[in-house]
Amino acid sequence: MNKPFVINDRAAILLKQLVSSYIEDGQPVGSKQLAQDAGLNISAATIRNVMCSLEKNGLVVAPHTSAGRIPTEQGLRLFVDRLLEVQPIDDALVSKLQQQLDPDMEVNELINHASQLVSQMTQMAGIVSVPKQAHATLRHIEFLPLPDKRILAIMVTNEKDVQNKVLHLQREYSADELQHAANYLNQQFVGKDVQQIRENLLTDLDKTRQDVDVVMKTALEVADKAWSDDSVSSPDFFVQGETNLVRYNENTNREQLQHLFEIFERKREMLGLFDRCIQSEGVKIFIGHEAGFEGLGDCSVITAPYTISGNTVGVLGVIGPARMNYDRVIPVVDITAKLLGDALKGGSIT
Amino acid sequence: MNKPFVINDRAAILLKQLVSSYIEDGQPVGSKQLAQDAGLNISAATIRNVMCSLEKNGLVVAPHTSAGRIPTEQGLRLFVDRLLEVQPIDDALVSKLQQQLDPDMEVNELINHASQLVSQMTQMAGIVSVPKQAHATLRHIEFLPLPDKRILAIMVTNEKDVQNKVLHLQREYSADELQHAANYLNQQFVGKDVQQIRENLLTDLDKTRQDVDVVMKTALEVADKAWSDDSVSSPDFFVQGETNLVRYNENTNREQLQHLFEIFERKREMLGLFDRCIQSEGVKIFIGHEAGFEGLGDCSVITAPYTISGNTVGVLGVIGPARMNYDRVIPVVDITAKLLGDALKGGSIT
DNA sequence: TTTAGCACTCGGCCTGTGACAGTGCTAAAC
DNA sequence: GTTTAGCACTGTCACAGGCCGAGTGCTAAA
Repeated sequence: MNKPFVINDRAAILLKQLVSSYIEDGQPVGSKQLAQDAGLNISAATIRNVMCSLEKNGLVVAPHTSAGRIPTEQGLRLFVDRLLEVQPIDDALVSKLQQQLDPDMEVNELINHASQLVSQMTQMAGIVSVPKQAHATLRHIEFLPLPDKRILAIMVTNEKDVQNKVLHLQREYSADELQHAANYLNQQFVGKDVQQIRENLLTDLDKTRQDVDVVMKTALEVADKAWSDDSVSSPDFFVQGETNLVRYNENTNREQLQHLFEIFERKREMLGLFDRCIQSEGVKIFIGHEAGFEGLGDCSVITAPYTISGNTVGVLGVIGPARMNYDRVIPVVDITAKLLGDALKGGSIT
Repeated sequence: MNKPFVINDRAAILLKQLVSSYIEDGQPVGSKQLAQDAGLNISAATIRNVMCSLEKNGLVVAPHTSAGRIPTEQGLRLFVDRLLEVQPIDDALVSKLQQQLDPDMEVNELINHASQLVSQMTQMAGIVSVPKQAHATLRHIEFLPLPDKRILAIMVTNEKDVQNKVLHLQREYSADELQHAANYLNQQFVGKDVQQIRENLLTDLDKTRQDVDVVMKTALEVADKAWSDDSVSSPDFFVQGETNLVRYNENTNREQLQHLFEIFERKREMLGLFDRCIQSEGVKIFIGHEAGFEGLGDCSVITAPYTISGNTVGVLGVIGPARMNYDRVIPVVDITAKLLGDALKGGSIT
């Protein structure tokens, strides 16, 4: 099954034309129409012969005896792998996108915006995973007292990402105490990797258990709490424009549509797919079941990882019908991912 | 048209039963079925007579000659106004909700969560408008220098809401300068109303144009920029679960569905509706076209304002099919709005 | 005022039919 | 050997006709 099909030039041209027609209007393509459009000066009968062999190879199927052919998933796969010519991207569009992705925006806002942009441009659903904060460095930390033994911790990383969290503590702390604690942490740890700081803190807490001045104890206690588990557990994805999918698949009934949306709500399932993408470079394309989960029957997923200074930190993608305009969508995903990376890098010292 | 219909007891019971049946399965209700379900010991023929007069009053219609009746918008309106008995809310549910709406969460997170909760519970679309920050008081302000004449401004209001923004300035400022500026602002304005501060600043800027020490000038300049227009322009609504709407209206075709979703994307249009709700107390119900915009044909909107210490600051609501379980949905919206208000108040000094 | 009975109407379902599109196959032509 | 024209075949779609059942409005009797 996995052997590379030997497909001669003429068959390739015909398959390409067939896929294009199918993408255009979603209808099965007949031999006559193909004869006209392909511009090969061969008769419909000849094309029927070619179609026969393509069908034997599993690249096209006929929904029923007297319908034209539509490409199979393998046919589409071959199309995007070997026959597709992606359209060059418009420079005007690039600079327009660049404007939209303002490096001064908050990280989450930026991600959300990117997802929205890619959804608007492709008229499909846009998905962007939030960037891994693996190598975030601490810029500044601050604590404000609240009533009822609570404090508000504000943490600035990488110069742009501001996180804040309410912490419940054992006792009341005065503004002064908190100020000192913050000062201590800032002096000690600014510019260091957040992960590393957390590890250091844990050992420090043990080491200095007996003899510490109050300031340091407070600092460590509070900071440890601020960094514990769930402070990073914001939503894993930003999805935008999933409602665009209603407009496609005119033959899809409500149940399928509903099933599709349920997949979006259980975002977890997409995690696996996106994890696979984050490791490889460049645009990846999943056609139909290649995406790995049922219910996405006639859908394709196109993804591209985005990087900050060379490190891949997240994945941007779109989900749409399998019969999408790959030549238009692929460069859009590609360039948006690049620009998103640039914008994210924009505010940070590298 | 607007006169209150005189509707006798029996007719009321029948209308109530009819609406209930219709809400249950969405099918037109015939006289025979109604005779069984209403428990009135009257024959189908009698019911037909009653139906006739209800139809004359515009409370029910028959989709075609030999179908049963379905309630009109006016029929539903009369039902919710006079016949509906809302179910008492389950205490267990209340405390479960209360847990979910943790006062320590960020404001936006809280709003989003509320919208999600209400959507899950009702299996419809949940909408929550972000609270007006009209009476926010300044808690703390801070500036961090960034490269390229930029600074990061962090502003804490009402003890919970942390806003941050990147500002482009005329020249580089040192960390010290910024520290002094922040100190000045904190000393001067902490505890004051944000709106008021902004007004003060504007006049101050004029008054002290000639002779100012650099600190104050910086402070005012930066702060003014931080508060200028768009710093408050986060999204106006959080919508969740709009995809739930796919499951209803089995007779609705794709186009209507698409149209409905387009309304969601142009959130602006909902603004008017929500503005109307924010002024009145308690749960409001809009049936069909009462909501005021086309495309929401067979939908109803249920809203309730939520308050912080007695001041209405936003509106929470759901959108679903007109044939929704009003008795179940209304208390859910009501209680969630109350709890949301409580949670928002939770962290702030009042 | 209520009820039983009856004629009537209309949507849903099945069936049959004809038009149509596109196929596979075969035999002739290049 | 490859290409093409011709032909029979097969399935979809749209439309019309017929039947059934559900539910109605009306009338006359209880």
